[in-house]
Amino acid sequence: MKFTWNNRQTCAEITEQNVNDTVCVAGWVDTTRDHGHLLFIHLRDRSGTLQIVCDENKNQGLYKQSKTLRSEFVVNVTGTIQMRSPETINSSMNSGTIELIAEELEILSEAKTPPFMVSEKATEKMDLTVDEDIRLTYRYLDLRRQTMQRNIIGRSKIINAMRDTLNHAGFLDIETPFLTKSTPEGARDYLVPSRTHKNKCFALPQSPQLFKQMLMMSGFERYYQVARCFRDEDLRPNRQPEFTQLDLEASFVNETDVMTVTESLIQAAFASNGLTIETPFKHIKYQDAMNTYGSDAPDCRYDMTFGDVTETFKNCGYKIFNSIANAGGAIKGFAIPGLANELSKNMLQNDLAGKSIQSCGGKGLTWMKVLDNNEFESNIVQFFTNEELMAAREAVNGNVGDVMVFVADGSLATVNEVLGRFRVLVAERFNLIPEGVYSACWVTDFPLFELNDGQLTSPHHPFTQPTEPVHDGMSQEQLLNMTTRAYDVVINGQEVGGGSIRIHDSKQQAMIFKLLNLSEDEIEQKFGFFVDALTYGTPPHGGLAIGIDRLVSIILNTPSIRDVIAFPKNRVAYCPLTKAPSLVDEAQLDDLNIQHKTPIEELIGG
RNA sequence: GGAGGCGUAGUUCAGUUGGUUUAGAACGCUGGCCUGUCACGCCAGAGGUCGAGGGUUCGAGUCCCUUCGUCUCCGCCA
Repeated sequence: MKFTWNNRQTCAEITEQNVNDTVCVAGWVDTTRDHGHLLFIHLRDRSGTLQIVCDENKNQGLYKQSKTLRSEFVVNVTGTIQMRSPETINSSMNSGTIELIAEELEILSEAKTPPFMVSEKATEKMDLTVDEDIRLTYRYLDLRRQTMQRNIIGRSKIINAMRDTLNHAGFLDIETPFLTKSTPEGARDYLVPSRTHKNKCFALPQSPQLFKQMLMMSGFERYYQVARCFRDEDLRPNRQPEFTQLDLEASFVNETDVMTVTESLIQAAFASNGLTIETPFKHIKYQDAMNTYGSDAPDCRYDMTFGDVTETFKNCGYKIFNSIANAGGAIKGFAIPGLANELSKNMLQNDLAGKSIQSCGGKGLTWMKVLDNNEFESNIVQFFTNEELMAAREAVNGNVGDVMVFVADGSLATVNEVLGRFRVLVAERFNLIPEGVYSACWVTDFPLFELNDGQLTSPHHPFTQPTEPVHDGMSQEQLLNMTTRAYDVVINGQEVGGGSIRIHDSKQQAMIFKLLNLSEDEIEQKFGFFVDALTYGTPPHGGLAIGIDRLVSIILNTPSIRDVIAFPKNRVAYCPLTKAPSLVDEAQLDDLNIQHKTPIEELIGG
């Protein structure tokens, strides 16, 4: 039988059903084991691996040929499928009960010894992790590894599942430009200098925000796009300079409509990889999230919600607490469940109170163990009455065997933030996060404005509709208390998406711009086209964007989003594979009318 | 932009207070042997600018300074 595209079978396709069949397989040599007169190959393709047997007794020439094989050679093999004898079954392999007795072997391509082992058969048992920089330099080899294949294939399934969901719901896939104008998100733009328009630049989109709203004005009613977005900011493990969003927008909708679609999308994404996530998602208002979890992206997989003990300790004998409580500050805490025995005084006092809380931005931490018989243990328990301690216990929902922790500060916001970070730190450090659990929630009612150096600014973007319309003559305090029709979707403490119902009334939009202290000129220059578009008949509309990289990373449980992106940039936004960014010819710069401020020699010579 | 960690063989790492001629291990690689392995086994071998530059010292992989690369946290950023 001659190997062809049509009769080739993948390793995973071949099962015990194929015993005695003659089959053709093609792929990479994962490993070889030469026993003298008998040689085994693990052949790897996209679907999995299959053991090939080259037996000198059956085919002397083929056995000889098989001895020349090395890791990562590309071969095709024709032969007969056979059951393995019971004692040679490999239960750790999907195809471990069968093997292919080779009759013909063709080397399609030889391979140099790779810089790191592609086969994961040995490496996973040695717990060997190759440096990420080397992986990225040889990404094409890294992507051959089974784990990475699973990730990239899993990502494809997730995106397809979401596309299917939206296609069935009547959404249209419409592309928007990459070469565009700076959009109103707060990050730095990637700029693309124009050759045909001297001294002018395009900006790569930070998101398709304005375009998708204009598509609503154009009457497409339901839009989506798997959109690449660009932000020139410093990176983090879950942040890339270019990242992918599932962007969607719909007309004549309210929050519930967008949320329903989104939940079905996320559900489909999880299902595509055999997982379930409970719907409908919980709802929590921004202010409540901050007050009970200390974060606008609360991790609801575990409890440890905050209790306020400011009033409880107002008259207590512990000076730090009563002075802060009486000076308008706040004291809050939570109960770490069941760790009273496990956490030594030394650990609590030196480690958590001495170091960890500082790393969370706090000045200090007070801890108390909840013992039997309404008793408490800590280094400062003598400063409190039993009534105060019992009331505190009640406030944080403390049970016998718990450790209560409290943070006090002059500012409530600081207490919340510090406690919020500390809650996550404690949960991670002491393994309080249940495995395999997915908990999603909507965070809503974000503030419309925040105050920066005395000036109102938008925490989201300025096209978000206020919950109640703004009107002339509102005081700054009133304005700061206003909320928006924005919503974030959070899974396991990670924000995976967000959106809002937009302003579709040009007068309301103008009012918001005015409050943000944007001048007519600025508005005209930055998004005059958009303001103009609003005035020609705009349907009520809203939408949302899901960070695909993060969502995929959560579903596939990878340590970093880089593991679910085929060709990511490294920590410093550099591509070790292509060595981009790089210097370009002076002639190219001349075309663009650009001159380096720092001479190249100076940068290289350093 | 700030703080910290790391950089030793192809890979992952060890290397004591600065002191043993030739800087080690495992895996990988090369050659040989081996008929049922699957992290095959056995024997032999090759492989190093200790990131780079400077300094201290009788002596530096080890200490100091500079620099480059990379990672983590903060700033920044939906």
